Amino acid sequence: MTDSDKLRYQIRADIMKALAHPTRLFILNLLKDGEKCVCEINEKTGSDMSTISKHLSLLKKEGMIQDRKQGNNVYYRLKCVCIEDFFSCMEKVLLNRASETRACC
Amino acid sequence: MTDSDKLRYQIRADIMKALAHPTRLFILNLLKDGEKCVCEINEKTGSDMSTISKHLSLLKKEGMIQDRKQGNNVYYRLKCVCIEDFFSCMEKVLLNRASETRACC
DNA sequence: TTACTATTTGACCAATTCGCCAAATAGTAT
DNA sequence: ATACTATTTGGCGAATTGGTCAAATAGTAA
Repeated sequence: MTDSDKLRYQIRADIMKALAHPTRLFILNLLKDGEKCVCEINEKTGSDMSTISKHLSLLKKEGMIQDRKQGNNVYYRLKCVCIEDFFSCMEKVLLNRASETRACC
Repeated sequence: MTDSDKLRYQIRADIMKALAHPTRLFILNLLKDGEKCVCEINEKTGSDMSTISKHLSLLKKEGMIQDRKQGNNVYYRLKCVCIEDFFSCMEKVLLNRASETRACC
């Protein structure tokens, strides 16, 4: 691996890291249905508010979501519809794992 | 999040975790071109053999790759072509991030 | 059998990630 | 101005992950 490869793959790994947490996947799935306020997200996950806030800030940093402030509330939305592609990719891997055949998709 | 949601998203997060490392992404990319021996993978990454072996075993555990032993060598291959989808998803996110527009893909 | 090669595994330490708590910030309302 | 609400940030300890070394394993060759 050259140094340029290292950087290239590190950037991509950071994107995958942002997806590598159950709560963050849950949040992204919530946002597929449209913009949500932090308090709504918090309510549906049942985690501590500060924990959710940190998950949101990581997702934002990695370019998965965008935010908008209105009054006391902050609303988050997917930045890119293509994020749903990740979910369909995951489902394929799971299906493949279940069937244990090589010709899968 | 219900308990069943938790399990469901944990399983998916584990798949993403397997992809959340630059060396593992590099390995998967290598295997796109076909089966490779551990020694070949090791040579191209330049990491310690035991480190590579652990990366391979994680990728195998998560259902991304399969192995085959022949003589002294172990050959690994992608278990599912759809893994390439993850790469194209990542490229879309990167493009989107670069353009900073919402209508991306 | 012994020696050799390729790969995996276990132990250990360093670095990172996670979640909780308390404090800080930014906006609204009185 | 003060009080209140929503959200973010910083600190800290626990848990997980990553890399290195040495030892173990499995196969081949002599």
